[in-house]
Parts: sequence; C-alpha cells; structure tokens
Amino acid sequence: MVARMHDSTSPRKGRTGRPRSAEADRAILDATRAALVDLGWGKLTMGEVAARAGVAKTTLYRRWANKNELVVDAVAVLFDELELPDRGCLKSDIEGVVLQFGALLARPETKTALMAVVAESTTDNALRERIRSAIVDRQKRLVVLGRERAQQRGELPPDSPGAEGALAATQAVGLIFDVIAGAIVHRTLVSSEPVDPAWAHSFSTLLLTGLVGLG
Amino acid sequence: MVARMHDSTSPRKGRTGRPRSAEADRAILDATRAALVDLGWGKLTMGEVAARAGVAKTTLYRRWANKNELVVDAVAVLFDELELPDRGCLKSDIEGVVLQFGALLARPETKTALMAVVAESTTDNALRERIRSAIVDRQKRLVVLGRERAQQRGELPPDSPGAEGALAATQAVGLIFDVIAGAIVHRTLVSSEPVDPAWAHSFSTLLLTGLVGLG
DNA sequence: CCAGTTACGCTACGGGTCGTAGCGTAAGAG
DNA sequence: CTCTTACGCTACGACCCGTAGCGTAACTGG
Repeated sequence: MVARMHDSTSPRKGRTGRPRSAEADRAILDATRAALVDLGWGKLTMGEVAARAGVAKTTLYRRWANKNELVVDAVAVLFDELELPDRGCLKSDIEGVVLQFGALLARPETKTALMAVVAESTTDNALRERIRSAIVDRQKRLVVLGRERAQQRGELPPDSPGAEGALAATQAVGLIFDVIAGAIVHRTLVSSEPVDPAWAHSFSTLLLTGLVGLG
Repeated sequence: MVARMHDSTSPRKGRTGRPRSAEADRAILDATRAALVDLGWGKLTMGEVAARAGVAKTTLYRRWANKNELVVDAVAVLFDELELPDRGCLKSDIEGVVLQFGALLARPETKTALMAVVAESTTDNALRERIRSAIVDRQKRLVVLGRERAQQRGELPPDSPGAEGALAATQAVGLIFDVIAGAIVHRTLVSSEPVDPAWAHSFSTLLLTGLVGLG
C-alpha cells in the first residue's frame, strides 16, 4: 500500500470534529471506476458518481475540486498492483511487466480515463504533478529495479562511476520507461490491438537485440 | 494534399443550391486549433469556436456532429506535413522522423487534442475509425517506407517470401510503429520532456542496437 | 430572368451539468 | 455537554449543448 500524497481522501491530521467517512471515500472511488466503464470519460458526471456512490454531490466536492482529480485518484490505485517478480533473466522480466501493464490497460476504466487525464494535464500543471506522483513514478520504479537486476546478472553493463555516470543512468531509465510504457499504451489505445504473449515476445526481442534481430 | 475521407467538409457532389463556404471551413478549423491552444480540450466549446470563426453555431453543427469529430479534422491536417526524406542510412532516417513527429507533438494544439480524442475513441468506434484513417494510417506509411529503404540498402534483412512472410512483415511494421510513436507521445505528454536531437540519437541507438548498446 | 434548392446568420428554447450556498442533522473530540 | 467538522438535502445562477424556426443569401437548371 502506498501512502496518499495528495490527501484529498485522507482525514485532516489532528483535527477535531466529525471525521470524514472512509466508507464514503471507497464508495466514491468504486463508483467512479464503474461509471467510467459504463459511460466513458466524456459522459461521466459528478452527479452520476454521487448517485452511484449513494452520497450527496456536495460530499464529492469537499474532497476533489473537479472531475480530473477525482479520476486520477480513482485510477491510481490500480497501478499499485504492478510488480516485477524475478524471473531469472532480463527478457523474462520485461515480458512479465509488459503483460502486466498490458492487462492493466486493457481494463475499460483504465483505458478511457488515463489518456483523458493526460490530455487535460497538458493545460493543468497541478494535474500533471498529481499524475506524476500518483501513477508515473510508481511505474518508473519497476524500470529502475529491472535494470539493476540485469546489471547484477551481467546482462547489462554497469553504470559509469561519478556524476556523469549517474546522469546517463537517469536518462537511460527515462528512455527505457518511455519506450516500454509508450509502446504498450500506443498499441492498446491507438492501434486497438491486444498486448498478448506473442506481442510481448516480439517487443522484448526488439528491445534487447534491436531492429536487425526482428527478422 | 490528402483527400478527405470523411467528407464533413467537402461539398455534396453534384448538388444544386448554395454551396458550402470553403472559407467558413478554413475559418472553423483554424479557430478550433487556436481555441485548443488557449483553452485546452476540456474548456473548448462549440460556441467559442463559432464566435472565433465569425460563424453561426448552427453552421458548425451542419458539418460536424460533435466536438470530437471537429477536433479530429482540425488536427489531422497537421499530420500531412510529416515526410521521410532519404538521409542515406536507417539511423538518420529514424532520427529525422522522430524529430519531425516530436516537433509536431510539441505544439499545444496537437498535444492537448490528440490524447483527448484517443481517450474518447475508447468508447466510440466511429471516432476510432476516423482517427485511424485520418491520422494513424498516414503515419504508418512512413514506417513502411523507411523499412523498405533500409532493406534495399541491406541494413535490414528482407522479408521472407510467401504469405507467412508478409504476415510477419505486417506485424513488424505494427510493432515498430507502436514503439516509435508510443515512445514519442509518452515522452512528450507523460514525461513532459522535449524530443530533441540528443534524445532522438539515444532512442535510435536503442532501436537499432538494443538495450546493451545503450551503455 | 425565374423558380427551385441548399447554405447561412440569427434568435430562441428545453435540457443537462457545473460548482456553490445555506440549512438542519450526525458524529467524534475535549 | 459543547465545540467542531462532515453529511444529506435543496435550491440556485451560470454555462453549454444541440435543435428548431425564420428570413435571407448564393448558386443551378430551365
């Protein structure tokens, strides 16, 4: 479980008075995901979510300022389930995480919500920060972990020492992250084709051996 | 120039009566892009576009059924400018198209609109088809072209003959397309970092030599 | 030149959503 | 028991949607 950074849903610390209903929090986030499945992003309304959650509309606005932030929190918890079990070699590790992320993106609520909030974040810096800390950083850790493991196995060269080595490592992690996550998102949402084991195999082959290894 | 497939904007063929104003078409699409820059996707309204274009709101609805389809057409023409000049080797060709696509996605109107309509397309099949023919297929041709060139140069192995070879080639094109376009989109929109020559170089190196070549 | 046809600008409208304010009530803290 | 905060409920103005109706403008075929 990951600590909430943006405490829209956590109780005000050390406060007196009636505490916020944790049950209402859960009901609202569940209702948001369910409504996303049924209605999609565009037709999702705050009133609809409130009705499904059995909660007054004002209760939603006491926690989240608008639809964007609510949906980010509703979807973010889904990313907690991503893991990187050690499968013995880099290629297997990659295929495993690709399939996990593909399965997560195959869900209708993730599919319809993720790109919508990303699109909104292009004109809303606060929302972009929220997405970064709630979703992106959580995924990026998997890349760092997988890379370290591969280096210990000798499958990848170790980082150069010193400050410039650390910088290069950071850039490499960023590049790999964009390539992996971007490819999965693009295949799922734009190409509308499944991230299945066969594709994960081809993709990891490309990633490890480059274009010439595809033939 | 590419022929419009979805003739929301083209005149009804062989019709009598007053023809549609081509000037109004242009003004509406220009106003849509400008409004996207200023307002973003979420706050863009049909009335606002009509006012900016100096056109009645009803004129918009005579051409496009809703905001999604309007924005797809407004943004699609931007993708016409993508080209693949022959720079002599595969690596240079890749870097060239990566930088072009990166520059296109760096525009605010592209950035904010593209992901929004993709998100909507997850619950709207007609919209997904429109995006595919107006935007995606137009980009995919560049991958096909670049791959053929590289094969003629001997930089990539030729396709196997027969039906299964053609299938493998189609899958390879799809994979490469998702990897390239996905990585650029992800870096621009999610990571919020620029697609500059240095990144294009690192990316094309990764693409050609695989992960081990990054160190 | 004239009738027929279609597009345009304008106005108006019902319906829906937004986000907020105000109220009485419910639930813990001291 | 009192203080403080959250809750449900209602109501509200503001905004946007998408359409209908009208008179006018533009182009076509006879």
